[in-house]
Amino acid sequence: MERLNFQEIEKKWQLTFEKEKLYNNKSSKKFYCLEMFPYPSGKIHMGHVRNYTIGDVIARFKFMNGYNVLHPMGWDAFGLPAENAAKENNLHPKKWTEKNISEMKRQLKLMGLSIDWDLEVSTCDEKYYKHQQEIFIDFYNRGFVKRKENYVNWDPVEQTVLANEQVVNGKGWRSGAVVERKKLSQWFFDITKFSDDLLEGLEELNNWPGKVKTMQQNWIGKSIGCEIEFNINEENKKINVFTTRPDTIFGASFLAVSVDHPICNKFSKDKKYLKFKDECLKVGTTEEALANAEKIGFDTKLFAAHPFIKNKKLPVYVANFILMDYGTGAIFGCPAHDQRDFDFAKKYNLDIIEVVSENPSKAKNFQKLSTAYIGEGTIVNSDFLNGLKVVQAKDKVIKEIEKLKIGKKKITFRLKDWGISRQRYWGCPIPMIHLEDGSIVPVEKSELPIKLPDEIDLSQSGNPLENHKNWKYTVHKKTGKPAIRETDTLDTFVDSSWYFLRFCSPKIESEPFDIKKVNYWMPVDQYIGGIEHAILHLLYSRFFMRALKKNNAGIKDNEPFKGLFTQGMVCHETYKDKSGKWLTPSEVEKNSKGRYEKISDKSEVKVGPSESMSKSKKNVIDPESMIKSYGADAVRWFILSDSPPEKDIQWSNQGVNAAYKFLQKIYNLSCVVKKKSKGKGSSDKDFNLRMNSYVNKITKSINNFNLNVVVANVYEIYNLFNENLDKEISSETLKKNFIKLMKILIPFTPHLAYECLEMLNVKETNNWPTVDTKLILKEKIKMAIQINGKTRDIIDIEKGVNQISVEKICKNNKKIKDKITISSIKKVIFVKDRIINFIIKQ
RNA sequence: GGGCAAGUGGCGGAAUUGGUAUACGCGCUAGUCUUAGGAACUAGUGCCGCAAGGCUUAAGAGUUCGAGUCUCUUCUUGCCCA
Repeated sequence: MERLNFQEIEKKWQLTFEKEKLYNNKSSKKFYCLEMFPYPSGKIHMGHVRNYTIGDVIARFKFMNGYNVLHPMGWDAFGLPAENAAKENNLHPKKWTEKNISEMKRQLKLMGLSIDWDLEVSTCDEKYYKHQQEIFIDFYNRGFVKRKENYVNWDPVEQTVLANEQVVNGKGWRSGAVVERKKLSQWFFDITKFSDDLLEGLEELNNWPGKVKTMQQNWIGKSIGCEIEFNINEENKKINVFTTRPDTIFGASFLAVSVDHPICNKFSKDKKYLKFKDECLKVGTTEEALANAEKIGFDTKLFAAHPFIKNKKLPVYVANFILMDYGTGAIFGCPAHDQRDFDFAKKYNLDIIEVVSENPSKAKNFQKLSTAYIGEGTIVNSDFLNGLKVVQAKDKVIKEIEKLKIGKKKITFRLKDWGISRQRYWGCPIPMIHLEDGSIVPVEKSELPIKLPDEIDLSQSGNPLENHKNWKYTVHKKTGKPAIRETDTLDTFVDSSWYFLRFCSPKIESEPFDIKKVNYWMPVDQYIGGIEHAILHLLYSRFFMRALKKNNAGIKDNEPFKGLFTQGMVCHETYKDKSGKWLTPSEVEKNSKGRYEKISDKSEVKVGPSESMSKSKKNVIDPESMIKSYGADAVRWFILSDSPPEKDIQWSNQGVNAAYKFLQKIYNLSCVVKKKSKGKGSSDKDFNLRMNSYVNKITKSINNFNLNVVVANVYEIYNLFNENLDKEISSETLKKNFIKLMKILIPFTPHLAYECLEMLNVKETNNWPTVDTKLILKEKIKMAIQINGKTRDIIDIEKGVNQISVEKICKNNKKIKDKITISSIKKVIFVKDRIINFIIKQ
């Protein structure tokens, strides 16, 4: 058997990939293939390998099908880990990041990806963030940027604001410190202006997974409700309440307002109230935190008049589960039909009145129950709403409220404005300055970029730029007066919200992007990345596209990503030793009895379930060491072979070894094909037919992302070759079809495929094998013969044979003929090219 | 608690969308061969049965000539939201 030195050929072909522009198809059809760019954390991991292998298959496949392909790569290079690493290793974040980028770039090149590295972009490069600052100023001038006081999740250890998803069980995801609510002046993007548009835009995204669309839909959370004014008796004031359940108005038993509600101003010196307010701030801002926190209230001793029930007075509480930035910061509580209201009512002994009933003839005793009823039902105990269904009651009561002029229908969204301020060093500086008179203005565009200072002290807590000895002091260019720079930097999600536009013209200095290039390449035809970005990154990018379009009428697209594919995670078994310490797979070995043991001392190892690879559980396989031992092609082949790309995959050494062995066999086959002497060619016709059918199947499968099925089909093709080598097949046919197989393999195992093609003196390598549709019609098929729905035999016939002919064949079939005498047949079901089914008397 | 997925051999998984269930790979069993290798090749491998044959896609029911696929009920797992 001929052996392939993969290290040699991989090095050789990688040089070629880099030298030759693979994608220079002058065709007018374009294809923008993009994988989510990585955070330069140090080394690539298997997740990257999977992501970029899938992307490479698509990019190479589209190129071979005549598309002009854009396939760039860059670095999501700002972010907190660089600062943490800087503290630990006394290495500047910039140095650390640059080192990681060059290391990871080297590793990515080992994979043989068809990336155009001339387009490389790094978000921490001032040539990149200069334009981001420009976009920020444009957005500011357009009114898409706001500054407002807001409660934030404050991590007291990290001394920074955390996004909601960085708060896990009320604690900072990194520090583990209990998160506090703190009021800060922050910068926001006015993403809520686009709520409806972002929601409606989802409908046209036919090439997105339904799951992701549903998640975005829920995140935007459009709900129809109404505002109702309640008169407050003593004060001659009103409280405006927002509710999505106006149908339950007759079940109202109290009003609750946020601690920041204007009505609370009168308590600003009340010690009891202030103590209560402190308590409220200890709860995080997530909906989950609010739902799980114990419901507490402060009795204002005020009463609100019920709008429909004369003389009914509802006590007014300040409650910890009401937020000022949702609705109006005030609600009416209907304990029977809202769990939070229910918990609250139980605690403060308030009425629980049933107004929505599953079974109107049988009243529920909520005092004895522990949960509210939030389902569908018929309205009861509700005057003019009685007997209606929930939806009808909503309509009717809103009309009544509008008639009485005490409120109006209102649509609200769960989506909140995007807080973009971060009190960190390693991010894009916000190009704003604070003047002495308290006003805040953008810097002149000519001053951009506002660069980060190179010297920085990260050892202190707090905002490093704020603490810097002179960076923040500047002058206002127009007036020459002293000014102070904004010391917050931008959330790194801003960096990744437009990088796909920069890739279209990454070198342009005068503007963030060349509009002509953008309108040629955009939208991204296929975006590929992890499901973990299903909501935020994708939503923010969609917002950016819309906001940029409003700012630049030349942009034609609303949606940045026409097609989206979310790949599954790479998993591995977890191992623990006797003392419960995690072990890496390289510390563990299978012994002769098939049990796992620790290599160092032969002690027993506990095998845990297969989980997503993570450093903390040590179940990590290093891609580079795999590439070193098996080759990039084998690693690529294996990671595509075992599971559908959208599902999780189990990494297995047996699997990658099998991939390696198979590729060696392909190489060996290539040598055999080269040496093959002329055969008679009696099996040529059938061979061509079957190969043509495989090309057809595989082409379809790639378009559907069924890459694991392609791998299986390639194994079948190999078996087909193997079976035919001994038969009378002509060397021409064998070679011609082997070349087709190699072309199919180019997107999957490019080094091997190009090597074999070179060996066979094939010059034309960049065309995908064509399918002969006429040959497809000539294929033989297997037809099942059934009696009463049970398969009794399978016959080989030509495609398109009609029922009469098939019946004739069956009547001569040994296994069948006795059972289907003319008198016994009741009915015959015939499906062309599929089955024939005789229904006979039993 | 709500929503959405999913459940097929010892394992990863196929199945032209209602038409041959278990393709392909791993593993396992037996054998062949050798320059003993990270081998290669040949045959076998869902279950029961000597066989004919019967049974089988989490469990149960239903629709249908025909169900892994559609409908209902139950169970289990995963993800998202609360």
